[in-house]
Amino acid sequence: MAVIVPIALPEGVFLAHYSPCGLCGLDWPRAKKPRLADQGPKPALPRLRLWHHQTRQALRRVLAGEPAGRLPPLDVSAGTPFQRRVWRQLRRIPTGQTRTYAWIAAVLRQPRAARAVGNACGANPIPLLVPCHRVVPCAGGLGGFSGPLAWKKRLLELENAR
DNA sequence: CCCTAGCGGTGCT
DNA sequence: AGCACCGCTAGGG
Repeated sequence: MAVIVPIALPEGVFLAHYSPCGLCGLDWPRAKKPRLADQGPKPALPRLRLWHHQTRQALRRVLAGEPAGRLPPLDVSAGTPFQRRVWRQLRRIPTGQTRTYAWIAAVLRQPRAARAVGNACGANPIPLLVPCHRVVPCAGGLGGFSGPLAWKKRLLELENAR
């Protein structure tokens, strides 16, 4: 239930999904799982154009290793309460920094839920702009990724992440 | 390095 | 209600 708009960049064609409430999804180029085609209620055209402009600019900046800047409204209504709490914390991780799954869990006052945090990161429908790539295992290494793992590595290198 | 046990959210049945 | 699946972690070889 959204309208799907492509974003063509040198890295490939990303697909942005918009509901009447905002950006609700971002697909990687050549994403394996095609979401449902656009149907259902759509945002009015003027705001869609504004939102999409903001999405494209933010995406370009993140892909350059810079802070995303202004984002369109994000529609995370498809997420569970726990997932939304995790995603909110992801948005607080500055460019160039990382957090561990356990750190996120501790901030949420559920210190034993590190694994569940990993699940929630994997369910993030808006990668790059909701920076799930900045979450890593406390033992070191990259951890997992829902998109291509090479992207996680590349993004962290771009941001000179510690 | 490996293995194992414990963990909590989620989705399926 | 049960159960298997995980982007995890801590502890022990």
